[in-house]
Amino acid sequence: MTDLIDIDVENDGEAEDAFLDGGRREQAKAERRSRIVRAARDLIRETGDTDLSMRMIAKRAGVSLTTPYNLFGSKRAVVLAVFEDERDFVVRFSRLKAANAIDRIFDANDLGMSYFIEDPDFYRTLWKALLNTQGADSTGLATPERLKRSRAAWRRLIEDAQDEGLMDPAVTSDTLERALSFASNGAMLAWAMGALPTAALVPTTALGYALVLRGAATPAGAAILQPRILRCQETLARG
Amino acid sequence: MTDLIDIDVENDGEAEDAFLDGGRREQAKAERRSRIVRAARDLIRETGDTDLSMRMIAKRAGVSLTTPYNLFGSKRAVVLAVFEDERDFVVRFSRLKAANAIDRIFDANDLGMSYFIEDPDFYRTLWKALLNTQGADSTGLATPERLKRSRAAWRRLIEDAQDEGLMDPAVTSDTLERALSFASNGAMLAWAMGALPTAALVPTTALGYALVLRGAATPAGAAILQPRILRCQETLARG
DNA sequence: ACGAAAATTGGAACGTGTTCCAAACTCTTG
DNA sequence: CAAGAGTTTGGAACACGTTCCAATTTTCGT
Repeated sequence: MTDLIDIDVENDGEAEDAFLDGGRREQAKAERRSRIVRAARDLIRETGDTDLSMRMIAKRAGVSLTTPYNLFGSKRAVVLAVFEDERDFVVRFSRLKAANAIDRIFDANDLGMSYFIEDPDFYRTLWKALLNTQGADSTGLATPERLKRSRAAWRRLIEDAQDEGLMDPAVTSDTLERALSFASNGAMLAWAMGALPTAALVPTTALGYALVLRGAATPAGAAILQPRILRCQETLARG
Repeated sequence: MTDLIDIDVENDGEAEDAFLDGGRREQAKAERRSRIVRAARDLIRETGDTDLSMRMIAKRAGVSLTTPYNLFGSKRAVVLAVFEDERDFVVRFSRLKAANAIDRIFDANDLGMSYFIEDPDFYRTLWKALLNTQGADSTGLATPERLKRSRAAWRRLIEDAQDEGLMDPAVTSDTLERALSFASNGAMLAWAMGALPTAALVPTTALGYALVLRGAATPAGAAILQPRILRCQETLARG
């Protein structure tokens, strides 16, 4: 269930070790971890926002209230674990086979957004819980390793577009990745807060991507992006 | 202190009525409201995140704990009131006198960001509190009226750029305003969560704006935006 | 197999946002 | 001025995230 196989990303050499070298103690701990994550996931799926309390999660997982704190540190960390457990995102990147690199970027966006589209209530709850950053250790919206991998994947897509002569190399892939990420997160934030309907999520993010990309595109790239911009704009105007 | 004079925006005809027609009862209520907002502001200024509890705010304001709930409804609403009380943002829009409409957009961004730059801790606390959207009535990051005014002001700046032949009118001012807002909010979110240093805030948002705008710019507009993109990129690379 | 180390456990406790309540107060209206 | 409506008040209460504690169980090294 949690067999996250990231083939196309360099392995850090730590992930699968934890499953093997740890003795019985480590193994039991891992099982408790997964039971807690599963309990939290099920609770969100069943009751949405309500009843997602640490006491409920602990009871459902069959552990004491203090155990999730020993294992994860905070409720936010548990929710983050649920989030990352459900999204084997990077994995499927390699399967994107659009004609050009720019279209592949939008395919990747569609892929990432498909999770939210298919299960809006679930992921909205997750996002809202993740935004609760009252503790001083607010790690952001993803684990550092996860974030690194995701960013690298996006950067590679952008660099492909540069190699294909669609994007101006004067604008760094790092710069563009950041800009795309911020545009996306801004839209996600609006969605999580209820200001953006689920149906508008894909067109909105795609429109943001298209505009940002076109801002650093070569004429060839701009020609690809222009119709997409207008199409997204129309879709949003109709909905 | 709260004399918010928005000259350049059509008056809704409700704002100042509240100050006059209400009798002594309304007046006392308004004074309690402002005492609560002021207490919350001072507490954030003095102690930052800590001790920003409703009980503290109430004590500081010299009112009962239940009064803020009667007057605002939730802690979030109180914080939102603090936020909007401090930012007489739209007011100064008319003073922007850059050469072309595009540069005026970036001036407006500088203006909006200047609040956060000058008092990062204060506004970071505010943002984090505003992101706490556990209640079902999460109104977003601004009051509806405020939001409407702000969006109208931005749209006008964009339309000016279109009138000056710098932006392609095929992309709606509404579309662009949305894209700019999302890009900005994404960066603000990262900043609020501590993932983006305060020094990077202006270059990052400006870079996002420049890319989005250039994505819908005419050749004339693109020529203005290109050096700005590179300049922001350099600034970020150095910092 | 035995002792030591590590973890979970149950329970209490703290401070939090929020709601409810009857009693007291204050302003408006007749 | 007096009845009345409209609010504030103090206090208790609830569920929550989180932390602390001593007691207990489970695993590891020898």
